[in-house]
Amino acid sequence: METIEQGDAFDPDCPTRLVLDRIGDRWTVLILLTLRDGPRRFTELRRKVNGVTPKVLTQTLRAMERDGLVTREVFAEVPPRVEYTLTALGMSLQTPIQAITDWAEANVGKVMAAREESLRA
Amino acid sequence: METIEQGDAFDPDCPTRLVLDRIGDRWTVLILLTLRDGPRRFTELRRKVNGVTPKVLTQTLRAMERDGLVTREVFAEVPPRVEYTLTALGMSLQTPIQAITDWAEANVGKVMAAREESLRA
DNA sequence: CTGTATCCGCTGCGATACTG
DNA sequence: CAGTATCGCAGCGGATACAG
Repeated sequence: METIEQGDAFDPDCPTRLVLDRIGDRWTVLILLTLRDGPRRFTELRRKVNGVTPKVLTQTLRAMERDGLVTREVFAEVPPRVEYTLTALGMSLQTPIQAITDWAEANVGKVMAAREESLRA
Repeated sequence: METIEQGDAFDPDCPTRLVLDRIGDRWTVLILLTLRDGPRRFTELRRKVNGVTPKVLTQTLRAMERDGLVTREVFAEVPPRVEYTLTALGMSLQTPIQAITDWAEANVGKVMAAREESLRA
């Protein structure tokens, strides 16, 4: 167990890459944000997460479940009800995710400005 | 201009999505981390960022340049030298990025454990 | 050294339809 | 309501070769 210099993210098998790949996909972060305030049902997620298809939503949720970020609870009712809830691990991801989204909202103006600029160059 | 509830990231045209898409790609974050400690040359990046091809490295750097995250400086020398440097904007992205990578290194064990667990279920 | 040019495979994501 | 089943494609990223 040696100290890591500044990030072993450069190894394809490293932890950072693992997480990066997960938040890199189109929907995980959005679902994380939606689940922050409490459990949500499948259809609630589908509505809130604008435009995701059921197939992809299921895929993403299953992946998150496998990684221990959410739990899936099925209620034996008619009509069926399924609730997705953030685990403690999923909760703990909120903080760094929030840091990113905060940065985004604070700096998107500069990014757009830089983009405009490069167009006129 | 109204206050936004918890995140407008759900709009495909929103700022958060913009940034999410950018850090979602395979190399941007790695380059950001590599550039943290100072300017780097093309080949240095290529070596440090394990296994990226020149085409993709150029693509990524160009995109980062357009978005105002890095500057590209060409030195009229033989052999040619090109240095990439983080802008203030790029620098400011370090903090949230770091939050993510820190989380990753701290929690990758739990994620892996959850994965193992789901395999045996 | 710092790229560009071409080709191509993979897979993430979407559209649509159907089921317990 | 909460998914599954198929089909399809567009685009990212990789391999390889070449150029200024």
